[in-house]
This record gives sequence, C-alpha cells and structure tokens, in this order.
Amino acid sequence: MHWVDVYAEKLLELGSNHIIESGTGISGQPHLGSAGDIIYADGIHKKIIEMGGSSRAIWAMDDMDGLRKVPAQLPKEFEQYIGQPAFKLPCPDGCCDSFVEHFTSPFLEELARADVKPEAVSVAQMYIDGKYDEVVRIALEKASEIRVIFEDISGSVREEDWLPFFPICQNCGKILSTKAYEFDGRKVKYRCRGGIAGKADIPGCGHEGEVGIREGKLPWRVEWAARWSHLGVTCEPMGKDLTAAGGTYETSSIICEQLFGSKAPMPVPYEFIVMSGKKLGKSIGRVLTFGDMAKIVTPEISKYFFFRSQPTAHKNIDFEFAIPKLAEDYENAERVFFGDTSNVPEKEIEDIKRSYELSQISGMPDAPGQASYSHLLSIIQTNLDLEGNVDWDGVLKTLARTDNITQLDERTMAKGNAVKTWLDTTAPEDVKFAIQKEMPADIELNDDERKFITELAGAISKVNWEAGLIHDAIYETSQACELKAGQCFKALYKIFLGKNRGPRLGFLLASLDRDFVVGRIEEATKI
RNA sequence: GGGCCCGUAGCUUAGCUAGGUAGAGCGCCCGGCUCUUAACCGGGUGGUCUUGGGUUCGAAUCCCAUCGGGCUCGCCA
Repeated sequence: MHWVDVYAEKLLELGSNHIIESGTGISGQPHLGSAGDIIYADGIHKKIIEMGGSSRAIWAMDDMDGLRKVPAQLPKEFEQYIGQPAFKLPCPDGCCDSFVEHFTSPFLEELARADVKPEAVSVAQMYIDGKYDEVVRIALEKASEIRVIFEDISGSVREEDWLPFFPICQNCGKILSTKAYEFDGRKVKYRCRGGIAGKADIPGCGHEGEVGIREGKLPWRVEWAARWSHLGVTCEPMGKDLTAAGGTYETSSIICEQLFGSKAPMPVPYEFIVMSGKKLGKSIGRVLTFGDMAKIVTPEISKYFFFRSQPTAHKNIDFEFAIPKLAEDYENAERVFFGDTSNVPEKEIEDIKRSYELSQISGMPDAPGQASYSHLLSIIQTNLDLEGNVDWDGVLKTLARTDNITQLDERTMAKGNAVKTWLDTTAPEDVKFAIQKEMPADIELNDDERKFITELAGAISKVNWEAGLIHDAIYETSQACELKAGQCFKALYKIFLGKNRGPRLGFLLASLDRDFVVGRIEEATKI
C-alpha cells in the first residue's frame, strides 16, 4: 500500500474527523521542502475524505516569529527589523501590503496551481484575535510545570522566574529580545534585555513594560502544543529535525497532553531535500521553490517527486542532470497507470499507480501524455529561432512525424514550456545543442571521417533539400565509403554542433539554409 | 553522550506497512537495424542486499547488536 494511504487508514482507525496541519516559518521565500510539508499533508487529507472520513488541511504561517536574519534576497535595510515579528514587517518590494503577504501569496498560488489548497491560518492573527487567550493563560499559569517538562525531556534549565511568553517590546518592537518575568493574571511584565537567534545576538533596548497576553507569543514548543490543542490537529508532517528524541515534537507532545489535555497529532516524519551538493549560487539562481520546480518539470511531475518514495527516504534533487530522468520516471509511472506494466515488478505496480494518481492536479487524464520530456528536449532545440524563441509550428511538425500528434494539447504545451524553462535556467551544457555559426575551432577528424566528408561534399550539393533525401544521401555516402554510419553522423555533428551527438540529422540540416550546409561541409574537407 | 534516517549491481535506485527464488534504469560487452527522438530491437555482464547474531520451514524485509554516512537534540525554531 502507498504510504499516504497507510497514514490515512491509521488515522481513520483512531477517529473519523481529522485536521491535518502543516506549517511554515515566514522568514523569506518558502522553499521546496516547505512545499513538500504541505503536499504530504494534502495527500493524506484527501485520502481521508475519499475513504469517507472528514478532514481539513490547515496551513499555519508562523508569522508571529521574530526575524532571525536577513534572507539573501532582501535589501540590507532589513537588518533594522531583526528581532521583530514577521507580521509587522513591510513588503520588501513595496508591491504587497506586508512582508508576509509578499512571500506567502505567490507560494500559495504555486501550490494552488498544483491543486494543493490548504486553509491558510495566520498565527499572529490568532494571538491578536484572542483565539489563543485560553492556552496562553494556561501556559503562563503552569509555567513551572512547563519548566519541569523542558528539564526532563531536554535537560535544559530555565531561570527561576522564567515564563513561557515573549512579549513584543512596546519600545523597539522586537519579540526576540524580551524576557517575561511576572504574570498577574492579566498582564505580563517584561524586560527587553536582549536574546539570541542562532549564533547572533539580538540586542535589547532595555525597555521595561507590561503587555496583555495578545501582545506576544509562546515559545515554539509550547506554541506548537497550543496550536494542536486549539485547532484539534490529528496529524502533522514534520522534518526529521523535529522528531529527534528530546526534541521539539516530544516536548510539545507532552505539553499538549499534560497541560492542554489534548492528544498530540500523529507525526509524519520526512527527510530534507538535498540539492545535489551544489550551492544555490547565482548559476542556479532562484531555483529552490516549488513554483520554480513546477515551471521546469510541470506541477504534476513536481508532486510525483514527493509522492514516489517514502517521505523518510533521502531526496536529492539535481536540477541539472536529473531532470530528464525525473520526467522519465513520471512518464513510466504514467504508462504503468494506463496498463503497460512490463518492466515493473508485480509488487510495485499498485504503489506506482497510486503515486501517479496522487500527482495529478485536475482529475485523472484518460490517456498517457503523448510527447516525452526527452523528446521535446531534442525537438524544441531544433526549432529555436535566432532569438531563442520556440517555433511551435515547427515543433508540431516534428511531433506529427514522430508521434503522430496533430495538435499541441494543453499537456504537451505545458511540458514543452517546462522543457524550454529548463533549457533557459538550470539545464547543463551537455544536453544543449545549437548550430555553430562558425566552424567549431577545436574539432578533429580522422582519415575516415575526412574521406566521408569529402565524398559527401560532392553528393550533398546534388540533393533535393528534403530531410529524408538528405538523410539518405548521408547514409548512402557512408556505405559507399564502407564506413559505419554512426561514425559518419558523428563527424557531421562535430562540424555543425561541435558535439558528438545530436538530433536526427536529415531534419536538422533540412531546416538550415542549403548554402550554409554545403559551405560548412566543404570547409570541413580542409580540416 | 542521546535520538532519527540511510546503507541493495560500477552509478542512481525499487522492494522494507503483505517475510516466499533480489527487480529496474544508466553504464559496459556482443549482435541487429536505409542507422539515430541524446534512439530502437535481441542477447549478455554485473549484488555474500554494510557486517554478525536471533526469530522462522523460509529474512533485503521482523528483532538485537555492529560498522559506515547524513541529520538532529543537549543554548535556540
């Protein structure tokens, strides 16, 4: 059984109403891993409903959290906001109402296009609206119990007067720099004495004051427990960092059960996504969000990436070399789904079909997609104009010949655009080819190849300029020279592309100017 | 020091949540093809499933231990 269904069934054994939560810190653009968190939750959520249970998928944005450091893409001026809660920050580009909206709305739109539509909940808004009043009050009143739990689970000792609450300083606006020390049942007294975020110190302003319980937040582990209890969360995917013993999940579970009297949700631990050891430098650009991935391989294939293996399996995404392979895996799953189960072990058929199904975004297609990613990769490059734009009519002509496709349907266009995006962004030079306007400087031809080229120079000038005839002329010349055709094709690729391989030569050359081709071949006889 | 995850062919890996003779892709080798969609077709090479125990009629799979890798907790989202 597919792991998504295993979780859904386990949950339904526990009860029929479920809240599947996911959550993301808003300290910049949410990355691919955050999207995975929500995609996993969405898969389980949908399965529960499909099996007759009721379920809500909730996505909590942690916008009450203080800004720890300035993300790379933000202007330096944002340093002034370090320590302040995210929900109060302005939009970095002035295009949205707020910092949070700037990052979350594109993220949610990208996911929505993949048919992943959780109910978004602002944590800050829950505090401000008083939704957390009760849990905050319980936490403050039972501060000593929480302190004991922290000590038992993780061995960390808090100060005598420690309170599980971080007020927003009324003077400097920071939330990472305050220390609450007294709760009188209504107000919390605090000192803005400075704090720590990662390795950096967050200086405080020294202000002393008191705030209401809606003007600050609980510490993470307490807040998580409070949220579970308040929303009735029954299941939540989480990164493996949170599931370590003595870690966040364990502590929060105990707080949830002991203080709030609620059962902790079923965790769905998952591995982090690794980007093939490559740094996310300028060469790879911004390619680390779900939207970027969806543009490079389509939303369906992006979802397939998450569903095809166990959430705990290591996930290595390589935006350079592994993209066609990922697409091929998906296309293979598609064939399996539509009944071609050759090459697939019996045992895996069910899960492969299910992974494919989970990856769809607008119902089940009634037939496999027609053109493969790899094929499009090749034919799109043979149909680029000088500005690098795709000649879709040319692509269609090729597809008509190779795949019997009479029109570019939505799926084919989506895949074609994805291929083009990949070529324009992270595709490695190895998979790219382009007609060399000048004879490539550093190529070498051996005696056989030179002989072939010389023969061909005579033959090619007499050929009618049609793909099939050009191809025949090349083949016949190779036979006449008693050479392997493969070697001869290679020689031509070298002089036209500067590479050893390429797309079908007859069609490639036919699309070029005849004089140019003949001229290049004649030029090559002098190498 | 504690915990979690991973370890299967040269490489990438499936199978572990059904215990039933280890499967695939890439690569490589041979053969074929009026010979190329960075292909295709046929055949082949290649794994003591990290290692050692245990349970079992039977273990890659379950249990215990071991080694190696990654991550994480002990300050802190």
